[in-house]
Amino acid sequence: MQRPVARRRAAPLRGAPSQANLDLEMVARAQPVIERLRAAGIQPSAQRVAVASYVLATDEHPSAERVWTVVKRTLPVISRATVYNTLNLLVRHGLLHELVLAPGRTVFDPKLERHHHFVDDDTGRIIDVPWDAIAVGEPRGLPGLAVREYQVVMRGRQRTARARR
Amino acid sequence: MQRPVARRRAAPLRGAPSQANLDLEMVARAQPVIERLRAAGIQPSAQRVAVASYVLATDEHPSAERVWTVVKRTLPVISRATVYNTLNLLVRHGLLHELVLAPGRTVFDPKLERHHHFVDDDTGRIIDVPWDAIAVGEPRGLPGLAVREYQVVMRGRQRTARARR
DNA sequence: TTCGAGATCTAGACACTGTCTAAATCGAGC
DNA sequence: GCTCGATTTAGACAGTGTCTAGATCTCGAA
Repeated sequence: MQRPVARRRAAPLRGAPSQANLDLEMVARAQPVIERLRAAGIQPSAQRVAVASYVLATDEHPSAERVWTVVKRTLPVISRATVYNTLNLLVRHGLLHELVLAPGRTVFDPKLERHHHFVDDDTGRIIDVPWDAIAVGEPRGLPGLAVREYQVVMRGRQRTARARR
Repeated sequence: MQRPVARRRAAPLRGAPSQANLDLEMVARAQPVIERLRAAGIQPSAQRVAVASYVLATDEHPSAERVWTVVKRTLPVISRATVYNTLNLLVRHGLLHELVLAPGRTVFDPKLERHHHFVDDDTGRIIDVPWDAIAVGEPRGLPGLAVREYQVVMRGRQRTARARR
């Protein structure tokens, strides 16, 4: 299969951006994200910056598939594997949390401050609950268990005016 | 009164010398399970009794696939769909809890008393933590959220001699 | 400038999990 | 025995996440 038009490849973002004249505003907006990636020891490629720009700033709790959809709007040729790889990379480097809510329903959360989660039984909607809203004693006295992190997961219903079943 | 447990027998399982003894033992053991199913309003078919006999008694936190494997030892022709359907049925009727630990890692827990969970980072092993081991204040004062159930999910490492990487 | 090494990205195949469907079978009541 | 509804079966299907081979990129060295 011939490719009539040259495919876009990873833009040169390592080191000084050599194509800075492409979109100065985008580069300027991306700058803090690039800093964060560098600070975390992640090489900031164009794809990674695009993914991180969305997923580290949203409060949507997006799924991987949703991230792919959104990021494609600004970087149309990014592949699914790259999105998954980048999300895993961000999780491994502690910039992102992964929440598994139900079978086949994994979601990402950039909020790094400690907080709890509430999951709506009907809609599956996730709501962040401030850490101070629930009094939880530090788990200790658990022989043989070194607790790295913990949180309260609540399930129930969100009492909105309409959502009733 | 007594229900034939394995009505249609297809193929003998390899290396099962005393299948008859196994069946007798199973029938005797199945009686309380049948009662529980009936009490929950579930029609106790042979397949359901076989699934429930294992999954309601284990402390293994098995996955659906694991349940299928184990149940097939006593009921060789049970289909995957039936196992999934039965597990969902048990969950819907409150005899079983579903835990989603990681993408593609859903597990079932027959322990109905309130308790918390600890997940080992390295091995994925799940450990039940008694309710009283952690002081958690009742979640309230959460505007618009009707909490049905909640628990603490801890992650970290189990300090055993072996769990090492 | 050219080259090569290593990092990154892509497309698609693959594996796994869970659901759905149509048809077969069961079992209770007539 | 017959019928009807519930249940089960096998396999197809759908969604999610990983893996692979090869292409492309960047950088530093020659």
